[in-house]
Amino acid sequence: MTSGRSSRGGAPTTEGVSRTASAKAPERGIPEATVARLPVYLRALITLSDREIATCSSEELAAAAGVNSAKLRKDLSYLGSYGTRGVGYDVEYLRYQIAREIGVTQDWPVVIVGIGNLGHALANYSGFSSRGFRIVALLDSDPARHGEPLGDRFIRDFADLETIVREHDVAIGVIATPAHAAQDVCDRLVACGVTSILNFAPSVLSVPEGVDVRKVDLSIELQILAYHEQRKSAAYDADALTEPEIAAAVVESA
Amino acid sequence: MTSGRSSRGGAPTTEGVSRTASAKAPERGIPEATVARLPVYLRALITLSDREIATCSSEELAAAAGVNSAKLRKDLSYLGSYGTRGVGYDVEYLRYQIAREIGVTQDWPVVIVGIGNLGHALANYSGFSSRGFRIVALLDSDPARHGEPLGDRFIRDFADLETIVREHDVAIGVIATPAHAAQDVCDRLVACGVTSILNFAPSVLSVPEGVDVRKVDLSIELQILAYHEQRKSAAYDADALTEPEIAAAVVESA
DNA sequence: TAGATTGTTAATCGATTAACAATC
DNA sequence: TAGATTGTTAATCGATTAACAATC
Repeated sequence: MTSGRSSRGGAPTTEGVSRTASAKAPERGIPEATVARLPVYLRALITLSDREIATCSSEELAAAAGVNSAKLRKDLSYLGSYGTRGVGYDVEYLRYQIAREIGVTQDWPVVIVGIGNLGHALANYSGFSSRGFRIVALLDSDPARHGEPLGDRFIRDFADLETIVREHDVAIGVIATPAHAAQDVCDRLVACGVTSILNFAPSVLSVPEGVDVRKVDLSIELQILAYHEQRKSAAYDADALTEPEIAAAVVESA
Repeated sequence: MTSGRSSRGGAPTTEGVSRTASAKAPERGIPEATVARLPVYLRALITLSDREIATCSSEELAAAAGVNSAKLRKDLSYLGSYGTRGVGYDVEYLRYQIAREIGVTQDWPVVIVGIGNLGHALANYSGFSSRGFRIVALLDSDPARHGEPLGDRFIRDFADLETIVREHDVAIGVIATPAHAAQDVCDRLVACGVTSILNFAPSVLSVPEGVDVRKVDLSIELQILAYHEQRKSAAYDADALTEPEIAAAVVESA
């Protein structure tokens, strides 16, 4: 079955057609690296907005976002020309434009599957709701957990998935189950019409064409840090030394 | 002050010196993209190992890791030649070599700061301890939480940070506080000698040269999914159409 | 030897960055 | 007009990938 996703799409408009067909830059195909930074810029703009800063330069916004300003300007140029030369960017205007581009000006119903420790943390995470993500169900296959209150919802049976997805037109699912259950849960989500999955389980999911999976793996992040940490600690290991350092080390150990 | 990190480094050895100085490939400077995938390969190898599979081809391992096999072989080539042409890789041997390269054959004492929902989840996460990460302290600045048992530890005062870091020679810290506290916590960690930080707070941290920060941001991952989801839903939006699709849409709406 | 599979090459692709012309 | 800052260009850098020679 397919989900009711079509309700999100608009009908083709003449403006749209002429814009796409025009000789002007197509505004399409934003690079993945840029897409991944747009939410970072959005967050930085929200911070500036909260401080009631009306205008900022690319230099200031880049600093707030933790990137270099050339990269920021290049990224923004894929969206359009939303700045004013000699002046900078209007914080509210740019904030809206980026939010619209990402899609967080609309409402995204989300289901979370697997309500262990991590699922609890996700259910209580305020960063979701503040960005258009609305948790419509917390699902777990363990009957002992059904009915348990969590945030402003109750934990429900994973068997209710299809009903819930259809009822709320859910496009995004979050998997926070143990690794061994993740692929099954994923298959069920996909079968119900969910086409975007955020996977916290430490397993590789296989999905059909057209379904996006993003993975967050806590232990992998820590291992990447360990790799670099090991090399810092190894500053006195000869393996890691540059020629002059070797000379110094050899003298030292003599 | 500096931490006691030096205890981790070995003394320079003649083998080490000659290896570095030799004409052979330096084995150094593994690309970041490769480093980020090594833990993924390690996990895949552990899975194969658990299934008592002794040998695998690059094709098989790549499938288990969710990457293409050319990329896998290229990545492994930075570590050395651990495979056998015509045969494949010995699972246990490659597993050990990758673990050693990442640094997870050693013990990494870790502190977690900020024991809210997420901190609880992290404290209970089994994926850490199974990869050499040992949680030596759970710290929170809220006195009401001090002494609360969690996993096999008790929540302690953040003020004890320096003592703990020195005592256990902690190099890695995890920040799971609210955004407004993150930079302060980060500064304190750095001041104690922590040189690797995993940041779950939604804020940009500034750290001195030599300190690594990695960021995990749940809401950003979800926003990236939303961006792509929006474009899927917009399949009937003229903006997103290619030339032939525009023609079709125009006909359809006529 | 024949078949299989690695390790490496080289071409391609995408991302980053500095520099600066355009323009407020 | 002079100063500031964007948006864009072009050069550089790094990552990916297919293809295949090396070799088990």
